[in-house]
Amino acid sequence: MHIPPGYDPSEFPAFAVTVDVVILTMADGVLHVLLVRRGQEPFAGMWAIPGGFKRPDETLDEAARRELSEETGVDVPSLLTQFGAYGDPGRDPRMNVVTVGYLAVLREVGAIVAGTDAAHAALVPVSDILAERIELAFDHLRIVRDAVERVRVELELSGIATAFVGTTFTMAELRAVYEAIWGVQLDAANFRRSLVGEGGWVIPTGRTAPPGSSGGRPAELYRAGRAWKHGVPIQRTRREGVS
Amino acid sequence: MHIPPGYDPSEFPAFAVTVDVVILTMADGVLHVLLVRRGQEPFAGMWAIPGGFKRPDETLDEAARRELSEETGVDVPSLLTQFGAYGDPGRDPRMNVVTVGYLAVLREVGAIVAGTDAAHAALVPVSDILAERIELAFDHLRIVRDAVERVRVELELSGIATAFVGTTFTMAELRAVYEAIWGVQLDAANFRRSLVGEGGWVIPTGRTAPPGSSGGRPAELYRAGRAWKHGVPIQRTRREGVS
DNA sequence: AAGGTAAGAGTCATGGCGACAAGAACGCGC
DNA sequence: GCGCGTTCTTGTCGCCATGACTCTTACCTT
Repeated sequence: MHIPPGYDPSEFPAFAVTVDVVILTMADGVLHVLLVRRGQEPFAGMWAIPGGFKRPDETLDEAARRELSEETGVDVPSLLTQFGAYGDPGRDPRMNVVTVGYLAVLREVGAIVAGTDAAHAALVPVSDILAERIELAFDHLRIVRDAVERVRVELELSGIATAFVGTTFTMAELRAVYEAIWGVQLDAANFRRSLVGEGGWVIPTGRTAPPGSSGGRPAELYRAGRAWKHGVPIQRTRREGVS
Repeated sequence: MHIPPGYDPSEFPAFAVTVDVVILTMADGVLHVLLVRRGQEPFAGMWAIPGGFKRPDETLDEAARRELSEETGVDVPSLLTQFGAYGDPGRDPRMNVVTVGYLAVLREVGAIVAGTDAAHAALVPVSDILAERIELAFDHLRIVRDAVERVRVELELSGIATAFVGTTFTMAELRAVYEAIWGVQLDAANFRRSLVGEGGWVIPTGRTAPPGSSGGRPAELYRAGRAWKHGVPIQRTRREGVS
């Protein structure tokens, strides 16, 4: 921090600092984001991502964790990462606000949202946000966009895919995460080979999952191995994609 | 932004918001960072990365560009990206300060630094910072660490390598960027093949560069192609590395 | 019991890339 | 000017990752 000569440290421009949390989860094979409905002006009645003021006695990470907990009751998310700061003048019509965006990944919010007032919180497909079928308060559209882009990149170079699934999972579930986030179609057999063979990516638990209603062979259940952080089990393909 | 009921919007905790810029450049085949010496307390006389207060009427990006320009005179950096926000309580002993970190890449700062007072600004190898051979003010060590990690990742998934070299460059120069930032040894022949063949990564200008003092065949000069943004010319190898 | 479905296992061919070798184009010293 | 060292460039070889495809296994429903 460089203070120009003659600058009185007590005369700095004052800002409010908030933390906004983009809460992502998988539901019905589609990436969803948790939105809350604003009660106050400005943008009253509009959908927004949850957030709140940072307190002087907590870190940004702590503030994000607190906001997440207040909003969902979840204390230990699968992932909670900062991805950007936003401070455009006028982004809050009332005052100067700089917000820090956090990306949270949860395994199961369905029950949480169901418990809340449906008019207050909702799980919305991110595609609806990105296609601007749902309008968001403030510059939250941009923030959600950045968060989704971040999770795509993060998925490419550190295996956060397991953050979206349960502690044990099937290959199809894990593959669905990649397919939903990258918008690609992956070959089930090749996907399996990449993760099982000699990597330590996934560890088979002896158990199997019951097949779906449409039948089929029961899938084996795996749990996450230790090789995820740094190292990529599967490469983001440049050609295979559809949609 | 979620305001709890009964919360007076005018009674938010006030913060100072600053922008700190980690200015990176290549010199002598080594990654360097630009440091300035602090004139005021706290941390007077210590090395720090340049930065300053964000103004209410400018965006964070604009503030970063302004600080960069004030400190180096450079108006168009090769790269200027935000990479993180820092708001730990007590990180500035005077007051509550949240700073937003920016990463700037310049091609040539040697002349700039030489023009400035040597006691005021210096180009320091990042290895000296990371090894804590040089102590930095505030939490700037952490900020520099994050910036370097960011540039490593950025190099992996968007070709910012050309940001470090001139508008025309040799293969050896470009390869040196990868080697310095990733700390690996790359085969010259294979590196060349990856960039030249069928990619549009680099475009040969007919000219050649004069050989160095140790002789050798003169290198061809290239300029950056259009394929850099999104797409990777060369993969960060997991095994080949040394140091 | 038969047919449908999904997961797991196996095969094959291509291509990307690391390793290595050889050739080309300079400066330098004698 | 002739070798020699150095550096850049071109070429070759072989392995392995991976995309495409087929087949088998194990469950479901009717």
